[in-house]
Amino acid sequence: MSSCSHEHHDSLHGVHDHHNVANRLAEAENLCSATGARLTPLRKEVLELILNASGPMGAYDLLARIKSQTDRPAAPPTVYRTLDFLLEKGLIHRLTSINAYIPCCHPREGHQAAFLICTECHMVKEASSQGLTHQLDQLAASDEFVAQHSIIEISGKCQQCRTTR
Amino acid sequence: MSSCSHEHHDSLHGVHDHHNVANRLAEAENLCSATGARLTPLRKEVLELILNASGPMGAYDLLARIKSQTDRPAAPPTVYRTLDFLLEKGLIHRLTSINAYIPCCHPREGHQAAFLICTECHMVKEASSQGLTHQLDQLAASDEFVAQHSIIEISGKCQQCRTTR
DNA sequence: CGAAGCATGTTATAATATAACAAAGTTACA
DNA sequence: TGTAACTTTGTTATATTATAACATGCTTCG
Repeated sequence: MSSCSHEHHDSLHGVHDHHNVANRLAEAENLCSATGARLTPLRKEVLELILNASGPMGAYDLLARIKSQTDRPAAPPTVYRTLDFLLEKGLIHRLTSINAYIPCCHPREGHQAAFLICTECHMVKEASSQGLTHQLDQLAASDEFVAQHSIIEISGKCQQCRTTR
Repeated sequence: MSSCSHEHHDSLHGVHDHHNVANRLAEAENLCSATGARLTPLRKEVLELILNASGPMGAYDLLARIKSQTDRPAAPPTVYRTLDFLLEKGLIHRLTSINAYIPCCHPREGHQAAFLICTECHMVKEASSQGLTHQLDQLAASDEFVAQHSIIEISGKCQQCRTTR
């Protein structure tokens, strides 16, 4: 199993994180140019906002940021279209249960991810489990069902929030 | 693994189904009275609408039915509050990915269910897999995460829709 | 009965998302 | 280079899903 967290704790941000964001933007560029897709300024800005966020961002959170942090005009379709692009390229994930978006940890894999969502600190941990994927495949196969998209989201309390007080 | 379908195919409805709905309403009555909950006329009507539906019902679909099939006044809170009750008692499930509701096949179990949702005919199959549940538990446990609610929804094409044309 | 709590009614509004069409930018190719 | 085709973004309007807040009515139980 592999996992990766998207969290709220300030301590994890700063230079290191900024460096990481730059890396991931560069990765995104590569991934796009490799597939003939265009990571336009708007798309890059939105991806950067999501990468820099300390937690999942809602579409309207992003909209507000775009309007306040750039001089670009923006309306809901601006955001939703951009999110659609980023989702399609596997650069971000949508958390259906909370209508919010987070970066994808492993944009290249096209992997089946499960998410642990803390209802208290809003941290999200992305996990890929071979076993889980296998079980899902089994479930679909036993029904001769051809899966297009799967959602696995677990809400609860993370270790931090349970122990600190 | 056990499973149960909620579907659109007319052939599966009729007397048999009607009989089944009556049974399930009776079960619901029992379950409620056993826990001191009140299955009021409104709640029963909504549950009946969901049981009789040929597929997942949205909140506003239900609202329209309530207004057209009863002389009861109804507004969005009427529906959402009732759905909250039915969800809490485990009598129905919410399909987060399509914002819709279906009856629970096994109201008593309080089981962890996964759903196969056909994007074509809108049939939904509810499946309980011991293996899948185990994998989920593992995933959460490996992170010392305490799960409150889990969502597993698989969208795709059912066997019927792939084979009939 | 009458108070407390639960359930429903009612109005208003919040939050999330899409439709439809216009304008601007980019690409490909004659 | 010019221009047609296509993609991206802008813009306005509206659809869809959900909740807040408070009023009224119903049930229970001492």
